[in-house]
Amino acid sequence: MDNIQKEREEIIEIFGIHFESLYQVPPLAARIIGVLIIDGCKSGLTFEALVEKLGASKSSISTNLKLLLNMEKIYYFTLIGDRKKYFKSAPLSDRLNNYLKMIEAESYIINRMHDYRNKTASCAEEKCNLENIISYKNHIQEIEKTFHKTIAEFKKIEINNNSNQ
Amino acid sequence: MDNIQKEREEIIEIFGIHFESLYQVPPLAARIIGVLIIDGCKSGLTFEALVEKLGASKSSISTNLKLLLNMEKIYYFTLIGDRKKYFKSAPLSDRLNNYLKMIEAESYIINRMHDYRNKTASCAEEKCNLENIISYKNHIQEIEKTFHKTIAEFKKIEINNNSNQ
DNA sequence: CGATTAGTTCGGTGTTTTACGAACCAATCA
DNA sequence: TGATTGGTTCGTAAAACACCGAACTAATCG
Repeated sequence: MDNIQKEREEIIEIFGIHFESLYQVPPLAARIIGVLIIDGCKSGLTFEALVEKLGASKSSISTNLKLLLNMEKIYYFTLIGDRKKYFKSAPLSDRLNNYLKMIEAESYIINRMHDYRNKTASCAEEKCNLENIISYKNHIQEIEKTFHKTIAEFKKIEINNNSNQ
Repeated sequence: MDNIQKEREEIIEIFGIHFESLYQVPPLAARIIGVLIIDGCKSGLTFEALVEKLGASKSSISTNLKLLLNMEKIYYFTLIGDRKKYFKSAPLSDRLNNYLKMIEAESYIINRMHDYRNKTASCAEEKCNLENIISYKNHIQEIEKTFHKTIAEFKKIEINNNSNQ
C-alpha cells in the first residue's frame, strides 16, 4: 500500500515534467493536470482539494486553473445544490489532438518554405533540394492523415466507454 | 525582389517562434536555426555571418551555437586551410525524429498510467476506464509504427538527394 | 442581517532566463 | 615576435516568470 502511494507520487511528478514542456505551462499548472488525471478521473477534484493536494496557495491554484481552462486542458462541472466546481482533465483524445496540431504547424512551416524555395531556387543543387522538400511535405501529409484517422477511431471508443481518463 | 526579402524575414520569424517552443530554446537559438535553414542550406554560414545577420553579440551567438550543437539541431564542417566553421541545420529527417520522440514519451507516460490503474482500479467505472486506456495505448503504438516507417522511407530519399534542407 | 464558503484579483518578491560586454585564449599571419 | 582572426568564458544587468499573501467579491446559510 505504501508502495502504491510512492508510485502515485512518482507518476504525478513524471506527468508534471511531461506536461510542463509539452504544453509550456508553469510547473504548478502541469502538476494540477497530473493530480487531476491520477486522483480526479472518477468524479473530479474541487478547488479546495487541489489546494490541499498540491500544498499551493489559493491564488496560485486559481490562476493556473484559469490558464488550463482557457487552454481547454481541463474542464469542470457542477452539481445541483452544490456551489463547488469539480475539475477534470481533458479526455485522452485531446492529447492526440495536441500532437496533431504540432504536425499541422510543421506542415504549414514546410509549405511556406517550399513556396519560398520555389521562388528563389536557381542552381542544380537547389533544385535537388526542392525535390527533398517536396518529399518531406508528402511524408508529413501522410502522418497528418494517419493522425486524423487514428483520432476519429479512438474518439468513437472513448465516447462508447463514456469515460475520459 | 523587395517582396522576396520581406518573405524571407517573415519566414525566419515564423521559424523562430516555431522552434522556440518546439525545442524549448532561447529566442536567439531559434532564430539561428531559422537563418541556417533559409540562408545556410547551400554551404552553411560562418560564426561571423550569424553575428551580422542576427545583430547579436559574439558571446550570445557562441553560447547558443554551443547549445544547438549539444542538442544536435545544428552541425558544422570545416574546409582545409580555413579556420572558420561552417554551420548548417540538421537534416529534415531530424525534425520527424523529434516528433517521434514526443510520441515515445507519450507512450511511456500512458504505460506507466496503465500499470498504476491496473493495480488500483476497483469499481466498474474504473474497469471501463481501463479499457479506454488500453485502447489509447494501442492507438499511440499505431502512430509510433507509422512514424518509424515514414522516417525510414524519407531518410532513404534524403540520402539519395544528398541534401539536407 | 452577519457569518461562512468559494473563489478572484492585485501588488509584491524571489528566482530564472536571456543577452550583453569585457577579458581572455589559441591559432595563424606577416 | 607581435598583430590579427576566430572564437570562448565569465560576471552582470534587464526582463520575465512563478508563486505568494492580503484584500476583495459574490453567493449561500442560519
